[in-house]
Amino acid sequence: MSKNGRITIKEFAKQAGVSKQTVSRVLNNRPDVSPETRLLIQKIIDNSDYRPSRLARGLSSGSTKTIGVISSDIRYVGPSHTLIGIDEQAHTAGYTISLNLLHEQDELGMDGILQNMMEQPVDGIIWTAVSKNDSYEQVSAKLRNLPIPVVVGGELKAEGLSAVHTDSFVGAQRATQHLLDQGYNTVAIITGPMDQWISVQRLTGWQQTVSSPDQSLVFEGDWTAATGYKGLQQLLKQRPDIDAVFASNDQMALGVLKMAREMGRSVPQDLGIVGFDDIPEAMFFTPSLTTVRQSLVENGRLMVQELEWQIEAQQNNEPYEPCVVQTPPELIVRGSSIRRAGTAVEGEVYGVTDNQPVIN
Amino acid sequence: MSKNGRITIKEFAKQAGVSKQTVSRVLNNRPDVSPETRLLIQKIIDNSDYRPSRLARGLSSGSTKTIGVISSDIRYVGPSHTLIGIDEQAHTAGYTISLNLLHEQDELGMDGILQNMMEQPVDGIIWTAVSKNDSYEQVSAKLRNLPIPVVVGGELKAEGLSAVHTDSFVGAQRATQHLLDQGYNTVAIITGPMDQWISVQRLTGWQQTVSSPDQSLVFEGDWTAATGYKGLQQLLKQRPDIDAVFASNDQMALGVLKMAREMGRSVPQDLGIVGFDDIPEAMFFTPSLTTVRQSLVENGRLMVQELEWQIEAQQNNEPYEPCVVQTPPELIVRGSSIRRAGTAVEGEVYGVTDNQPVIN
DNA sequence: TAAATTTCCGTGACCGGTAACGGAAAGAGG
DNA sequence: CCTCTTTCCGTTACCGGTCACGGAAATTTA
Repeated sequence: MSKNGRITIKEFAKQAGVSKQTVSRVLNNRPDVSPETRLLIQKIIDNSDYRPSRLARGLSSGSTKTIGVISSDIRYVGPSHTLIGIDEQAHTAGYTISLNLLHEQDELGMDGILQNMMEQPVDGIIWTAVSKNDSYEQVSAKLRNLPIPVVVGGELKAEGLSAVHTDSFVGAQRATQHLLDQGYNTVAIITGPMDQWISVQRLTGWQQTVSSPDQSLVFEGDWTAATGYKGLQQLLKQRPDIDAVFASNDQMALGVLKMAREMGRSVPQDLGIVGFDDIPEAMFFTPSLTTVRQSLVENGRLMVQELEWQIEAQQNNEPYEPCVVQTPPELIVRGSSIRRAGTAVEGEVYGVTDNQPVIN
Repeated sequence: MSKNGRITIKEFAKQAGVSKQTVSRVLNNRPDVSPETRLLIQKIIDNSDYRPSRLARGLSSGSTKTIGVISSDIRYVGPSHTLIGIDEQAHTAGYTISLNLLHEQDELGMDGILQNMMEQPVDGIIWTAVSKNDSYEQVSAKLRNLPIPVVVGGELKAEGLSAVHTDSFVGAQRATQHLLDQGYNTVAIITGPMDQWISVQRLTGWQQTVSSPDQSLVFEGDWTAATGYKGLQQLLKQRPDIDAVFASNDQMALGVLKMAREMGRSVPQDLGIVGFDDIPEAMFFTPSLTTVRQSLVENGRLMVQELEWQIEAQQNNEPYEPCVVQTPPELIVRGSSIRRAGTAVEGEVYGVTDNQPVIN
């Protein structure tokens, strides 16, 4: 035992009567050790609850088996579920996660966070957040300049970097088309904050599906139910002919649902509603919510896998091509949007046929 | 620059014409450096974007400024909001978070996770999770045996360890009492999984408030809306006289709400409902949900503070008394439980008067 | 049998800091 | 003027591993 209670390879070396280098060789399954010696040392190690120090290993070898994860507010389903996938895959691959959540009032800023990450240091970075102070261009430039592999995901669009995200554009198209198919004529949209890429993607999907994407049919929300609530009121005031709403997430759809009831519009007869995300509660809204499901956990896993490959490539000094993975969304049809009997079965899942990740 | 692109104190030493020890002294604001030398070195450092290596520092000093956080499923509001608080406080205190989420199918198990943490190593551990395989006694025993400070929180009850959690017992009492005050006679409860401590706490609060806590009024859920949905159906089948339900979280309350509507019981006239957590969406349920608010983010912050003190004490070889902090819950009264006009104002907050954390 | 390999293992340096000690120069006190 | 403190700084070792090299013994080849 050393001073701070840790077992070290030096102890093993002494016990086995060899040098610590030989112990290191056994630990890392390296050649140049005779079978007998290997067995002897292995036995000694197995009889202890030895764990190599990541500090020492990292300091000398350069790799810390740690990945830095910068995520935005895990109050929301997108980031939190993605983080779950990241955690799962990272731990099965033997990586430790160094977490950093982006808050509203973040004094550190993006540069501070990146510096913190490099100071650890981490082997790679997964960035699934938006930056309040920097534009997409600035963010992606900073990320590209890092000396370690980076994968971005979810909310961020970044040129020249590997990325994993759900195809929000297609999701919005499907949601909107579904409402039109159900006989709704005037489909409004409640967007997320327009400085976020996915908000724009979903808006664009809606724009390219409805016949006349007028600005009077658009309300900018902030992902909270409150803005869905206020949004519907505002929209109906300026366009009383609206008979369907595509809300860019399920929380806002919940707000829409509540306001619809308060204004005496019955769902789905007078007003069709589709959300986005398929949070677990969506099925238990009243009526249950039609929504676009994302495979967020899977996205998180893919990000880590992508990062693993990059890290490996870098360690072997191989070149690496950034790669963008788009996960297909699924439309989950429920009660909030079924007006025409027979045209859609409640609970049926659309868009599952082409359910393989698309790689560009 | 050293080989891997990192600036080291050795460079500074060479530039300033001093030894690296002197540079180290300046970096750590230690005495035994003349003002002129200090200024000179400081200037050189400031002109670079130097960041000390946590690895090297940790290896020699023993402290890594990292805390290990083991959290249960952040799909739920409790764990995710607590994690937000932990992250905030940790980063303002200069700590890095090493995250480990507990999944259902966790091959590693508790021992594996703890070994991982020690291998890093971390300066302290925050444990806010339940362990599937170990009893509370086993979990707390293992945590007590760790050579580093530990704070538990939320879902875990552990003897002899510092802990921070919401007083679920009082919260359940208030929720139940509120329903009785509103003139509901037969208050049922939907609990969380009974192998979790907070589920038991909430059940006990209910038991000690209603006049006849019969088992026919209890349904064991699993925190999901689905079990709230099924739960109410089951409860009303065996006890049709039930006219109020205390759901142990808001998701299950949502399920109750939906089943109530399907069974033709109008809320709050025929059935009063109170939830627990006050998730952001609760206000937008229809009717809006009366619920018990926890200050989860604050709890997370407190856990880190508690841990900081312990770490500091340990580094100074001072003794340390484990300390249990109980955060008071607030009852948020909304539409789902107001039967008697005038007895409670919608939106009013109860239990705020004694809103200081209680320390045992 | 001598030479050339291969097998196996140890030595020393290093990663980037910190801890502990010691010693020279400058100032204080007699 | 000599001694005793400070003040200031460098030296050496160390944290716990890995890397690069070299060298002796065992084995193969000529």
